[in-house]
Amino acid sequence: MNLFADIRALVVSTLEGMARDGVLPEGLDWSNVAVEPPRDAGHGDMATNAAMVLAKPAGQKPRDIAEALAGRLTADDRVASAEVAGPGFLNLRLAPGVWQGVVATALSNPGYGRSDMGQGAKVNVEYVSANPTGPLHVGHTRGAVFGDALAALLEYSGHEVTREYYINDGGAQVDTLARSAFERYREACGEEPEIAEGLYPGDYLIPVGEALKAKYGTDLLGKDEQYWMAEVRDFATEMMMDLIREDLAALGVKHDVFYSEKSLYGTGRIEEAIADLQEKGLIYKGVLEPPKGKVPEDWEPREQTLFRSTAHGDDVDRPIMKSDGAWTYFAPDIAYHFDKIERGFDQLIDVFGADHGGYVKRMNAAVAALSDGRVPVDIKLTQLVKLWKDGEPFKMSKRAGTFVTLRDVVDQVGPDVTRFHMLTRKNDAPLDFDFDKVLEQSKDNPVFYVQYANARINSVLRRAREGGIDVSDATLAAADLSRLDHEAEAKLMRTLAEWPRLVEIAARTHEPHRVAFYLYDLASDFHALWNRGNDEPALKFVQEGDAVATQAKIALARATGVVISAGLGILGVTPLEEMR
RNA sequence: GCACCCGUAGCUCAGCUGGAUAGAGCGCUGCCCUCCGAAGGCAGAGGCCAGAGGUUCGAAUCCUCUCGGGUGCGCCA
Repeated sequence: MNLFADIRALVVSTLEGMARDGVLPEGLDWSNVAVEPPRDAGHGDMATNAAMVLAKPAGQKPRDIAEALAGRLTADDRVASAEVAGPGFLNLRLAPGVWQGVVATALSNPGYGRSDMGQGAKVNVEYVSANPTGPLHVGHTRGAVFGDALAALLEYSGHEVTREYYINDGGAQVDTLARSAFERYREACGEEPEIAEGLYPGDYLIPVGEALKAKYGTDLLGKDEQYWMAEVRDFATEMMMDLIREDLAALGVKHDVFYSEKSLYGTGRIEEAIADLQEKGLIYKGVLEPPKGKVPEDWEPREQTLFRSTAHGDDVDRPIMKSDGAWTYFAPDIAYHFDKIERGFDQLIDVFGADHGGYVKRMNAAVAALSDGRVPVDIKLTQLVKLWKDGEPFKMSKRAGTFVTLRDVVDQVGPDVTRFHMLTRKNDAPLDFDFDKVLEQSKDNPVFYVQYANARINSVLRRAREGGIDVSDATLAAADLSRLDHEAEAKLMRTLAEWPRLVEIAARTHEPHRVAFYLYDLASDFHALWNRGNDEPALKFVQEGDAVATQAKIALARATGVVISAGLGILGVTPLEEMR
């Protein structure tokens, strides 16, 4: 149920009636007709642009159309008044019962806000996909939270979602991992490790070395790299993935599929994908121009196998094979996306760090080419997270040992605070993460403010219950909601009415942060009403000696709680019942 | 040099498939606070939406250019 969609349907059917009666020409296109909340509440409850949008195609003056539409709309019970304003806006005021009905709906329908917009479309959301060479850091945390919330949001709006992690276990970095782990193995065997330049120095590999010793004893000592490389690499990669999965679990993130890059090699999958592009005439051998303005020191012309990504909007064609005949990283990426397409997804979403911005066009091109433009891919980039501690920027450095991992963050502030805060910025805007501020209990901390509203709601429910009042959802939904007749209460009900619409906008734009911002607004409206109760006793939620009024007001509070819980659920945040 | 992202109040940022007088928090100013949870409340000041053109009945939003900031740019993933 979406009140705005309902009223829009009413407007459109009224317009159709006007066309039937010859007031408007036949065959007009209603698709641009919108019904929205006005920016200024003084303009009424909802506004429609119908008259302005239709004026030109209908060959009539906007105000004339608006007048005629207004007259017909007020015939509907839900519309209390309709007045023409400005250049041809039609401002609608809805009957109080309409808003009160929102409260009843939220209480009687556990899925209030859910949408079938997606119509069961299969969407693959790939996120995190960090190299399996070490623990996740803060940057990954943002991508993890964003991807997870986006996936939940899409599910909530009627999509069938697969959460996926691409394991980069096929490139040179896992060889480096193996060599680094081998040094830790030697260390575990009592030898002096040599962490050469370019190897991973982190302590997190010490347990890997010990585990290798437990498995192989001293058998690998002094052996040539070629002897142990494959086994140590697989062993270390597996341990790193276990570590990563634990980190993600601590944050409450769980993927459905972990897809191995390595599994694409030697199985013909890459060749298959490339063959598909070959058939489409998009693979050729050629020499790329050097990048202008900033020529690499060791640049020399080389013939390479190239993907004609320029045919699908890229700036230059991209190499898929190195000069030594091995695939570039891009080739398995192509094969991986080919695989997703073959698995029948209607839509692909990739969540990358902003430093991968340069790959957006080529991935778009690859997916467009492989799917013949049928499968849209949306690549979302998450910007950097800037850490603050004790009022100062916190510089991360692997060497200085001040490298902040996902685990550090979650252990210090908890998964709920971490998740909510990571969504208080648009994905493509940089984010400040201040270890002290995110735990601050004040109005300027959205995490706290939203949770506090929920705690207050539960507090008031508890009080009513202690007063012997039945506050079950069924009873509240059937309460005499006409008692919610104050403007301050109407404000909160209007915000509640926007929830289903907001879910659809957020899902359509792939922007889960909108949910976080909405929850903050909703919490603000609730707190404002609560505070007014201090000045005007008639606005208190618990009305001593008046069970009927109390039930109506508690119904409003509870409906707010239902939406807060649903919203937090999408963000993966647990609502707090109490915060004393 | 090219590409992508960004530029909105003193600061940090929202802003709905283009909609009316551009919003929030912090900071600032003034008033209030023995009251369901004051870990505050109300009100006010503060804007050439970086700049210039264009499309449109209508532009912070779409297009072009300029300026400023970030990121990336063959044989790394």
